[in-house]
Amino acid sequence: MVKKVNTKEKIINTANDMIWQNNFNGVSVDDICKKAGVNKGSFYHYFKSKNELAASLMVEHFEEIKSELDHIFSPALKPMDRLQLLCTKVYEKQKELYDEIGHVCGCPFVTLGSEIACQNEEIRATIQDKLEYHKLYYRAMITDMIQHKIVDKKIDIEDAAENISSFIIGKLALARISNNLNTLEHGLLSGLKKLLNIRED
Amino acid sequence: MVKKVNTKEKIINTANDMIWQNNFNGVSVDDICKKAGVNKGSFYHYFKSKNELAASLMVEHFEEIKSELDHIFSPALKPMDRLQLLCTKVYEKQKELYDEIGHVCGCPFVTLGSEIACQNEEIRATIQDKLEYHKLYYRAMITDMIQHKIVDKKIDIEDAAENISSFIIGKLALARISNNLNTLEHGLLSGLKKLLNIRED
DNA sequence: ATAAAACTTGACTAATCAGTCAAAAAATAC
DNA sequence: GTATTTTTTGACTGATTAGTCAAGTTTTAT
Repeated sequence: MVKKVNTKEKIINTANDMIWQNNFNGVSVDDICKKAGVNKGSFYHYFKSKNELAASLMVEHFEEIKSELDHIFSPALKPMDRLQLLCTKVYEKQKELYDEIGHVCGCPFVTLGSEIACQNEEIRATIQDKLEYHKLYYRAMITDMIQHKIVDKKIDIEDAAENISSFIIGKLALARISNNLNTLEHGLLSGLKKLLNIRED
Repeated sequence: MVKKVNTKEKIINTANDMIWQNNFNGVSVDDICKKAGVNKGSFYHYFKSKNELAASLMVEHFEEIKSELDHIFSPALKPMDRLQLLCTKVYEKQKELYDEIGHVCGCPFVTLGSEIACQNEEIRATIQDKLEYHKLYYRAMITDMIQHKIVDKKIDIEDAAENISSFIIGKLALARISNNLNTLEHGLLSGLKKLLNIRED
C-alpha cells in the first residue's frame, strides 16, 4: 500500500525532521521544499509564512505524540509502570533518531521553543501550551501514586508535575548538547523517583 | 572613570547580549556590528568567522561566571548555604535581565548549545565542556554535604551532580519558553533538595 | 624619528533568504 | 461537458546574509 502523496503532509514531515535535526533559523524554506520535492509556490499555498509553518509543526507533532502519551499514561497501567514506560519511551525515541542520523535530537518543543522564545510570541505561546499539556498526564500519575501510597499525600502535585517536566527537559537538552544518550538511558528514572520521593528498590 | 573602549570587547559584549536575548542564527554579523558601533572589517579582523565568535562568546562568558561560581561554591560556606546561594543567584540573574529587556533569557550555554548542537561540532564541544565544568562545583558541594551528614554517603556523586545540572537546565529552559520566573524563584531549591534526598524543614 | 605591526574603514561580492505572482494544470462541482 | 475551485509550477523580487579586500589610520617598537 503506497502512502497517498499529500503535499502539505510532505512539507510538514520533511520540515519537522529537518528542523528537529538542525534548528529553525538554520533551515530555509528552500531547503525544506527541495528535500520535500515540492515547489516553493506550493509551500506558500499551504502556509502563509515560515513562522506559520513552525506553529503548525508544533500542533501537528503534538497530535502525534498525544496518542503515545495516552498509551504511556493509560490508567490501566499501575502508576509506577507508567513512569517506567515514560522513561523507556523517551530513551527509545532518541535512540532511534540517533541510530538513524547520528545525533541526539532532544525535544523538538524545547529546541524550537528555546530558540524562538524571544523571537516570535505566537510560536512561543503555542509551545508553552503543548509543554503544559504534558503536565496533565504527570498530575494524573502522581495522584494515582498517592492513592497507591507510593508517594506521600502531602506532596504538592502541581510542583511535582512541574519538576518532572523540568527534569526530563533538562536531561534531553543535555543529551542533545553532549550528543550522548547515556544519562538519558540510566539517569532518567532514578532522578524522577528522587523528585517524587520514591525510594529505590 | 570612563571604561576604555576596546573593539573586541565591545563586539563580544554586544554579541553576547544580542544572542542571549535572541538566538544565534537570528542575529546577523551586521546587526552585531551596527549595535556595537564597529565596522564589519574590524569584526573580521578579530574573528575569522561568525562561528568562531560564538565559540569565543562561550569561552568569554564562562570566564565571567567562573568567578561567580567560585564565590557561590566557596568552601568557606556551609554546603547547604552554597545550594541556597546558587538558587538565589540563578534567579536573580534572570530577574535582572527580565526587568531590563522584558524577557526570560535562560542559560546562554543551553540556548546556543541546543540550537547549534547539530550544526557546528566545535561549538557544541566547547559548550559541553563548559557545562561539564559546572559539575566540578556540584561534586565538591555534594562531597561536603556527605561529610556534614546532610546527604547519605551511599549517594552516587557523579549521578547527583548530573541531576543537579539537568534540573537547573530544565528549569531555565522552561522559564525561557514560558517567559515566566515563578517556578525558577520557588521551585529550584526544593527540587534540588529532593534530588539530593535532603528533607524539607 | 622611523619603520613595522596592528587596527579601522566602508564599499564590495556572491550566495541565500522569505515571500510573490501569474499562468498552467488538475481536481471537483453541477 | 462545462464552469469553478484548488493546486502546482518556476521564474521573479528585493532584502539580507557571511565574508573579503585594499587602502587608510593609529599604535607600538626601536
